[in-house]
Amino acid sequence: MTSSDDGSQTPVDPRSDASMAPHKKARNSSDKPVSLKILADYLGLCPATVSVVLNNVPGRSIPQETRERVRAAARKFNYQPSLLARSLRKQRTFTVGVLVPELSDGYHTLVMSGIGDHLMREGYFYFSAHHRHKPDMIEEYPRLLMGRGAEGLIAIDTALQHELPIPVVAVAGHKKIPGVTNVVLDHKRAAELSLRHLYQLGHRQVAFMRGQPFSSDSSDRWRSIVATARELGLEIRPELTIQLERDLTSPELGYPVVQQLLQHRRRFTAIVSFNDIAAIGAIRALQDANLRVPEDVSIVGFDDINIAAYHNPRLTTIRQPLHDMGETAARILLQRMQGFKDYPEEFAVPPELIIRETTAPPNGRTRGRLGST
Amino acid sequence: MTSSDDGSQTPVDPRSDASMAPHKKARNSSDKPVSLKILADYLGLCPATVSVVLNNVPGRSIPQETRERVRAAARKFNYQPSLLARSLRKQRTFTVGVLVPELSDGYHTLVMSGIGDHLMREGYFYFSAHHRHKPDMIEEYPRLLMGRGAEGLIAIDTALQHELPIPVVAVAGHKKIPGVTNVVLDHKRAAELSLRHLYQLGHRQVAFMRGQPFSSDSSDRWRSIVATARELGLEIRPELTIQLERDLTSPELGYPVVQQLLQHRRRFTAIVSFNDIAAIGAIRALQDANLRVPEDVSIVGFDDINIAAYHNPRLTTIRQPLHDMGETAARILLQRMQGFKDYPEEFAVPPELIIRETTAPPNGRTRGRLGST
DNA sequence: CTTGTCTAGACAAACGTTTGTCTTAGGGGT
DNA sequence: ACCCCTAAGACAAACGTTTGTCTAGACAAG
Repeated sequence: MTSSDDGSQTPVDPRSDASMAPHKKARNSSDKPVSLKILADYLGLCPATVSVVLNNVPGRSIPQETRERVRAAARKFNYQPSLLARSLRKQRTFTVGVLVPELSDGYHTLVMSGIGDHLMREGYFYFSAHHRHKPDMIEEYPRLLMGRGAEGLIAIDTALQHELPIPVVAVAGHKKIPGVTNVVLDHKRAAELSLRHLYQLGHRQVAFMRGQPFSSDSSDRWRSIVATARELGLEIRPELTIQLERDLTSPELGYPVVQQLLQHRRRFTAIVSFNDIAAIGAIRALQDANLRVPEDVSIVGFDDINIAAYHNPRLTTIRQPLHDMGETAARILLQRMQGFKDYPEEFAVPPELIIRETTAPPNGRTRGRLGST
Repeated sequence: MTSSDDGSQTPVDPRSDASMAPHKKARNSSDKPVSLKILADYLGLCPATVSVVLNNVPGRSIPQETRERVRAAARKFNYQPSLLARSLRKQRTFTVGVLVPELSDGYHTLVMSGIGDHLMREGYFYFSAHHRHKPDMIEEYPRLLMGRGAEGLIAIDTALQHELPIPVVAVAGHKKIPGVTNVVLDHKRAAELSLRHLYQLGHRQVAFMRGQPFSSDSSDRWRSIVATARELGLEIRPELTIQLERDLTSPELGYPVVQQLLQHRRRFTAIVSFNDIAAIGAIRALQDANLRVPEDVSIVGFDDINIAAYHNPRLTTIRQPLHDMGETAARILLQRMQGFKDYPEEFAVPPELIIRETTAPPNGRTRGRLGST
């Protein structure tokens, strides 16, 4: 038991040296971080007192001199309280979980950056977990995250199945679940913006692209499109409706479906794409079939991702304020975690039409370039 | 202990009901998760025994019947051990921290998805923190993450300043720091691939784009380009060297610098871009100046991001195996965390040349389209 | 009957905090 | 000299686990 200390029962030095090894920056000899107890021993105080000082607990009488001493020691040993222990004791972790289908997709990550911004600003940390739409993981991760102390959950584009015992905010969630606040785009408004734009340009034969079934936005967005088309008197033809299926995050997503569409030889002058990525693939498919965008076919994207403005031709699209939606989700979640009961069940954010180069009046008026029927 | 309950003065039922309210899914009346102690009281055992059973601790003699009973109860009450408490006790958190400049950038998130894949597969969770290259955050976050129990750190494109008391793996870190393993692209090989490709096509007047100073890859990549150019006998002219400055993740990054380059009216037939995003902006700048890609100017990108293959024209580029690099980083980190001492200081992964549509032989041979001098 | 061995499980300490209560000593008022 | 008050800090319990040691009883061997 002797060795480096040997000071028998005396507390004296916290982990020995730290002054013996001035060349080693601030690392105490044993690599374990210095704890309250060690600090207290060093100061000849008890851990509780040190805690009280360091946390500025009100209503405790500790003379100024002692406070200084304690703080000096904390600095000297680079004391970092263990959030683990504190969390256990206070039953507060300042941690939330973020559930996301895919980490490398532009849509999800923009939302996440909004979430991250707000959470870090408020002193929270978060675990993120990605599930690639696998149902068992969607089922399992919330439990694991709760086991790790998550006090709330944000689910991005994730089909949660049931209520959870902690507050949950869903971004682009389609299902109504008790206890889950949905932050969604105002899809009705989005549909109005894109369809009206095309309609006013003169388009009457419009092809529509439906999102993948597992994507939470798909059905809501489709419903809005159908409703808006009806209002405008725009026909939605089954032969001009294409359905995305694959779980892709590259433009390849939109390529084959538009190829198929072209094989029908059914006349159309515009496409409403499910998102920008698919729109880029769609444009490529059109160009490969010797059709010009927008002269022969107009196309409206969705999301306004980074490269939308720099694609060639520049993408006309519906902008989703993804970053804002993330921030909003985080804000609502934190409010709910602080016990705020009167939260909305749904929170809709407004989209914006960004007109660029992929939409133009249809050439059909002057010359029919496409379609036999 | 008599029947299922009613055992005299006793603990009896864990949190009251749970059978009294069969309509409430598996939530015990008080919303707090059920703990070992509660379970033990219910079973008439002590918490330690329950723990032993649930963790299958070897070398303990517990009759099979009791084990069944315990496991049944755990299932019944949907017992979820508190990772917090367990971590505190075992001094193991199975948590790492990931430091990243930006959450919504394609480069970073591809690496993160590799990291996430590996970590989740191995049963680890991670905190991510983004710092937008702010030095004080880069300084502060590692401490906070350690306070939260991170056993290791992965830093993506982040300029760490000093050694840390836990294992660290850097992806695209440029600095050599003791205790930090660097996972980097083989930049020399990358430079050879792109320059040789252009050289073999016949390009001799090549413009080069240097990365932002805060981007970890910038200096290494530049050094390799300089060395390779010398080997090939390719001249690097200062007037044909442009420097990225802005902290952008959109193609706007590359637009103004190429505009400037064009103002010099110095003849060049190809551009080596710092990355794909900047290349897309560069192409736009060239096209806006009535130059065709690749007929008038060839361009080689870097990274091979998602849209590279779908841009118009399709981008010739150097592919970085970003996902793999993330996985590799996570793998090395976990090894080091398990006490593996003999880790490499640097781990280089090979790039790949992807030839698409933005490179072609220079027209200069037949007709000089650009440049006065 | 004594002794020993084994089984089933209890007990207690520990991880690093926080927080309510308790103790001690000194000081002031009468 | 007595009482009371206050300041300064100690003490202990608690958060939910894990793990080394200990005990009570059962059983078998001598």
